[in-house]
Amino acid sequence: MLSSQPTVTRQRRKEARPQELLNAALDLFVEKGFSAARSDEVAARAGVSKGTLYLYFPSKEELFKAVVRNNLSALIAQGQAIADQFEGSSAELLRLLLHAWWQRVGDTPAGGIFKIIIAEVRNFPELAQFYTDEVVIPAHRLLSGTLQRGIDRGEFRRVPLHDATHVLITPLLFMTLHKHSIGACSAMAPHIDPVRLIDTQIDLVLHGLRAQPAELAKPAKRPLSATTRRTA
Amino acid sequence: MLSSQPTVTRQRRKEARPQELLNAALDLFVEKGFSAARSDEVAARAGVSKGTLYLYFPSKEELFKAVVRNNLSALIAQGQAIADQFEGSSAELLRLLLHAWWQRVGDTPAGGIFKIIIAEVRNFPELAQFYTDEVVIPAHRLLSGTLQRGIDRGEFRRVPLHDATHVLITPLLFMTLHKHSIGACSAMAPHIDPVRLIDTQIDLVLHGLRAQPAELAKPAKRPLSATTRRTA
Amino acid sequence: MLSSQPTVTRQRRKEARPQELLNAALDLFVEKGFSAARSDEVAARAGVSKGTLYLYFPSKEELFKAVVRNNLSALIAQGQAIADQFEGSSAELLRLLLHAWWQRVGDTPAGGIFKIIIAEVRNFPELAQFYTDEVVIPAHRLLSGTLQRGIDRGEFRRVPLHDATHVLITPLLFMTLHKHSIGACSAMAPHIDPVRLIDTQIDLVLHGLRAQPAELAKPAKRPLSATTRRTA
Amino acid sequence: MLSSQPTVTRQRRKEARPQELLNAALDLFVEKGFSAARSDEVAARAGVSKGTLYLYFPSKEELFKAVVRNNLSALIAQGQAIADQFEGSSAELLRLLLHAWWQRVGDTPAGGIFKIIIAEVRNFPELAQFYTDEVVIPAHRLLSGTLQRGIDRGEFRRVPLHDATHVLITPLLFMTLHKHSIGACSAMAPHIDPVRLIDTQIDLVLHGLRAQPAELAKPAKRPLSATTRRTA
DNA sequence: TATGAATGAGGATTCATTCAT
DNA sequence: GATGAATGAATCCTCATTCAT
Repeated sequence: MLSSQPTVTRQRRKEARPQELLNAALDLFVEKGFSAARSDEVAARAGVSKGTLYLYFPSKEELFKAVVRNNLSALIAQGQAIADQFEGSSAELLRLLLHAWWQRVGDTPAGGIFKIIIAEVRNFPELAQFYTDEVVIPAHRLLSGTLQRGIDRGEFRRVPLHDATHVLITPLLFMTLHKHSIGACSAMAPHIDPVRLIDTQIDLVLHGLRAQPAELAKPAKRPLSATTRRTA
Repeated sequence: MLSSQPTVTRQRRKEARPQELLNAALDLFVEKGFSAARSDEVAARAGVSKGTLYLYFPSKEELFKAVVRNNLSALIAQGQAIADQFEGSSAELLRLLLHAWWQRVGDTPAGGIFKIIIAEVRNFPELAQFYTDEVVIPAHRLLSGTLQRGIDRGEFRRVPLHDATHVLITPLLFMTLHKHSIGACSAMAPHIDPVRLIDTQIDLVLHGLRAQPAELAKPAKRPLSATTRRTA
Repeated sequence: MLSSQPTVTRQRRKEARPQELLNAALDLFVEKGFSAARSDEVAARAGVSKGTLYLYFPSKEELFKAVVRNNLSALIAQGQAIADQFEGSSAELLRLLLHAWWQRVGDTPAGGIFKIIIAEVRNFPELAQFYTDEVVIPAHRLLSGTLQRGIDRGEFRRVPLHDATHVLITPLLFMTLHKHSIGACSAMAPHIDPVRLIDTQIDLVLHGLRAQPAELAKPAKRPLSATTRRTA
Repeated sequence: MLSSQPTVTRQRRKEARPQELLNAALDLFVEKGFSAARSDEVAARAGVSKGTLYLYFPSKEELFKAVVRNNLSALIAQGQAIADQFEGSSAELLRLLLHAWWQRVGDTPAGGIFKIIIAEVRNFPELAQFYTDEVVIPAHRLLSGTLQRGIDRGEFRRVPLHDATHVLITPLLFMTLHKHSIGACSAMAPHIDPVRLIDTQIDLVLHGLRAQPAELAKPAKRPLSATTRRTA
């Protein structure tokens, strides 16, 4: 009757291995970069031997691709799902998406993947294609789709979709890059409060910088909330 | 006296060597990254032998630090000088600074240094301090000073200085990063037109995204250029 | 009694295992060589797991020795038996033996063992003795015995027995080696028709061996076949 | 004045390296086979470090190809040159070529290359093509050309050119294979006297090849010498 | 018995750095 | 000063063998 115990243990182990390895790999890749991370150390961090790593992933490059899929692909799909069923104002949706992005990606180890891509994609051309297909295009579609939604509903001006998307996501991406490069080296460089920055970013983009019109004077510093400015 | 001719030539050559090596190193480091760039190739590109490289720089790491010093320090001071003597509107100054940055840094090989820093600073910690002092802080001072100028002159709203600065510079930095990573890998990933993006960026930040007020109907001082409006 | 059915099946299976493994090993060893053949694949081809292989054979080397024993020992004895009871001319016997060798050894997977021996015996010295005793000496005895029979009966010239034996068997052995090496690599290298080559070989050797040169003018008992003459 | 000395030493060393490495590689490849030979050991045998080997040959496979070119290609060309300018009987030419082959190839370390090809070509398809082009085809052309010469001059019967060539060279090749496999493992297996075997081989084949059977009765056991049977 | 997950020694190749010339 | 031949530590990946289940 107890004989099932060991099988369960072994089984549980076997099923947990890939995720353990992926976690270890993500951490190490983010820390050192793809090339500089040694496969021995990935294995060691997951508590297994070098050989075991290759039991689950045929090469370091495939391991990296699995890390990307494991950490980014699903999240973008989730964001798309949120956007698809959202019923509030587009400004709200934008806020929601950017804050969600920060909480679930930018502020997690997964955010470090962007640094790796920036750093090494040029030396691994196959990864470039993979990353573009798997991450860049879906993520771009999500954000520009949201802008388009705002334009279609008369909430937003008719801005250049493409560039505006870039302007929208870039400060967040950069914050993540910063966190995993200079930001990781002691407490140098001006500190950034991510949540506040996202608000500033949305505020700037929505309201603009100009001092001018009357309307602008009134709203509170954090003017956006779920209940206000439904249709702007 | 006959011997002086060759000596002069050789002398000039000898004095030019370090700069030739630094140029070659910059190009190659940007192309491949610091770790992946081989010292043979740096030497080869500078037209000297591997041994000669080590005659001028005691190690690859020192060579890298020399490249950073050689390429970024002067540029920010130039920008600060422009700002200090500018007399037009702060919006104009902002436009001027961002476009100048793109022309003199972002769009030159020197812009590739940002990628290298992002990519590898964590593996070379002593570089972090140097880069923060030499680049991050002065550049931040320049931009936030310009925002402050606008606020002081009643041209801009009273936005969080720190974060707004970040929002301002980030799309440009990111464009540079993009150019040297995914952007360098064939025609994948959405193409970006730098000049148009800077305009969009300034337009968004100055005018905001909102469709609304009457003011928008009137042509703004610097309206979006014809190409910018086209998109949607 | 219901339990006996599965037991029998399992029993039969269990007894068949070693032979299935030996067959799989022979195929794979011939294909890739001893060292390059992976034990996983041997097991996989036999339809069992890697662990099971080691249940029956304590190491890859022992498996190899078992393969050699399993495939070559009986065949030479069969040839000897044929020779012992043969009553025709020695030329006919020679033809019979060489063609039989090709059909039963050279042209079967077992023929591939020669390649393995040639290739790797030097890295596995204990195999040399085994192979010499088990294969080389008995096979040599069979052929040189046949030559001796021809000489004793006045059918053949008195040639150096030892060397002539070598000359006799060598083209066939070589054909087998060829089949499993260069011959296995696409349609490169001149193609060889085995049966025709054996005829050519015997024709060449017999017309040199025959005691009565005069006889040559008359059509020989087994003249060259039409296809053989065609070439030139 | 003495400063030229060291340069000479260094220079001499550098020019000698490739050949030293090729010699070491040939020995080790023949001894262990291509796969089993470790590149460290090749280097060590040549008295240099692992890295130096890769300074001269970009990979183990290229090293092997260089070994083949260095040891076989030139020799075949020499044989062809001998044949092209030979003026004696074709029987003499055949004797000359086979004996030369044995002295310059079969009985030297270079002969071991055949073993390597037989053993491993199937695992290195690129080598198959290379070896076929570089060795098999030229060597085959040399021998079958000699047979054709004999036929054209009425010295030889009209035998199947292709197969007869095979029969001619095979015993010698096999002798070489034997020498580097079983023959290298103590003094087991029947010993073979190469020179005598070649004579037996030629004797057997010639007496089958000769156009005029009548003459056959007369000649001595070793009937061929440079001065006799000019035109057969 | 049978399995297959885990191991880790082993081997090809790279590249920063040294140093004799 | 220059050179570039030589070094050997470092790193990815393989695979025979073991052993818990």
